[in-house]
Amino acid sequence: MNTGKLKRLRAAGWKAGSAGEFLGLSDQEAALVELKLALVAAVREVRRKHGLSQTDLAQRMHSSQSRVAKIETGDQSVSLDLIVRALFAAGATRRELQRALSTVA
Amino acid sequence: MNTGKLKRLRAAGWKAGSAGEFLGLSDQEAALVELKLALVAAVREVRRKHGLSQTDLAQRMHSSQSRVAKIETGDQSVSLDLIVRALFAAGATRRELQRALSTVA
DNA sequence: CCAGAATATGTCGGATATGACATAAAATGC
DNA sequence: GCATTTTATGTCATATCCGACATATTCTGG
Repeated sequence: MNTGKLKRLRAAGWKAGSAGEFLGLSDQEAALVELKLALVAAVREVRRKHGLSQTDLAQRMHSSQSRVAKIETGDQSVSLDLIVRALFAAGATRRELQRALSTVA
Repeated sequence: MNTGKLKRLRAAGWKAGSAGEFLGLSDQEAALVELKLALVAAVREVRRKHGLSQTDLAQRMHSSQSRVAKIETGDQSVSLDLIVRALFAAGATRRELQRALSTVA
């Protein structure tokens, strides 16, 4: 995912307007990162909306609580595939998916 | 991606109405597969619209022609991340991404 | 037809993502 | 305040994905 840099800067107190403002991220890479961040936020929203804990969601997607935590914190080791699977497993409707994407796409 | 089954059946002459009609694919898995198929189709469309060969696109995304071919043929070894990267590299606009998704989402 | 371009398929070693576990840190509510 | 639940972080062996290469197949114009 290569959000490592972004995450570190966030942790250091930066507030990024858009994820692509940092050196070393091409437009394409930046677009992908922003897409992921938007979906990651949606995962947490949808999960909570359905009253699920991370452990609950983990079971639904045959994964583990720690991985769900990594998904939601934007860990660099998390793929777009996994994010989308989490979204579906959390019970996101197609409309919710579209809505999440509309913030970035 | 686990489209292997789907692909084999397609090759064998089956015409799937929706990708999830096959046994062994949960709703969640089916949704992901359909999402990927929609985006994969968009990659080819956008690439051709911009007059790019697979080799051209491969260069743009620092990949190889064979991998682009695998993307567009829905090879099971291709991640959603790679599909989206291909889409951006092919020059897809955000609107085109949304449009591609609207067929499934 | 055929030559050249484009696309597809098979394979492989190295790179990255994964679930799982342990454990720490925060949040919750009583 | 404390016990319990929830969430975060670090690590690891394994699974999966990756670019690259070789080669086959299909497409296109002459």
